[in-house]
Amino acid sequence: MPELPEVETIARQLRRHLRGRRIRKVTLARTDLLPQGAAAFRRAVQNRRILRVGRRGKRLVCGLSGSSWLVVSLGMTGRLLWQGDSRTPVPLHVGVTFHLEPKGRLHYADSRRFGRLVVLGPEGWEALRRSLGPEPFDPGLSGGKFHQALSSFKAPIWAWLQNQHHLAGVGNIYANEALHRARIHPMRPAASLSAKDAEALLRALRRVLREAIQQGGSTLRDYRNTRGEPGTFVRSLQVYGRGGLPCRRCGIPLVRGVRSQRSFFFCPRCQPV
DNA sequence: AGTGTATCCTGCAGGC
DNA sequence: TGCCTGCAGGATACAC
Repeated sequence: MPELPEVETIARQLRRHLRGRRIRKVTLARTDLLPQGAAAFRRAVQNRRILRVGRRGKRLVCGLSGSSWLVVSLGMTGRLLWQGDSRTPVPLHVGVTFHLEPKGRLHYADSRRFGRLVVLGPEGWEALRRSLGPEPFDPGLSGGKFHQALSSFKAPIWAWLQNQHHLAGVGNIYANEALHRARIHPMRPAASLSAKDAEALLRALRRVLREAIQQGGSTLRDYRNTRGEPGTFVRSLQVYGRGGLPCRRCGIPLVRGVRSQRSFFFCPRCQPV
């Protein structure tokens, strides 16, 4: 669910609350969220200090004392909710709660439980970083490099964009939105994009991600920031979830297609094959 | 190696 | 009102 703009919003909010605090204890209600097991997870976070809070792709990352990294993947419905004092109500579907010192609690809530929380050592963290593609805002990612990266894949550009090994942080919403803004049909083979297409797509992607971050992300249904509030970028969406509705650019009905049991959206006039 | 598919799980909306 | 079906922002294991 949450893609780069949503996780970036969460990271910016949490940084203020978490940096410098110590994890006094954790409450583990849903251990299926913890691939390393409850005991190992508890051991890995308890009494660690949170030194930094950031994001890599769609994952929220906290640097802990002792050179380890807490990595949170939100899956489809994961939320990180800050509880500053005991008067704030405890949210639904809480799986993990971090009790912090001097004060505050951080809840991980997730109704579908596709999310995962894991603590990695330096080598595990390095392996994860290497396995992910570049950040869309990486200044080293030029139009030419992006075009080169596409050139050996005949899969649809829509699917390519969502593969985290190719590019980190893009999911279904922003893949569709960027393709519409760049006027590229989502089913075109990635390798069929010209240098000019690739450059336009990278520019559109950066623009839509930047705007979405400014709006606090997109809330279709489940996404909430750390205060439990929705993001407002849905009103700026041009195609995602708008099958049958008129294209905001040319007015003809947008089309919803299905591939691998996932929906994609495009304008047949603005995005010719 | 790249590509497509099924699957994990719950909740909600829409049709009847 | 209630039952059924389809659908959902992700990621991975698998078969070809």
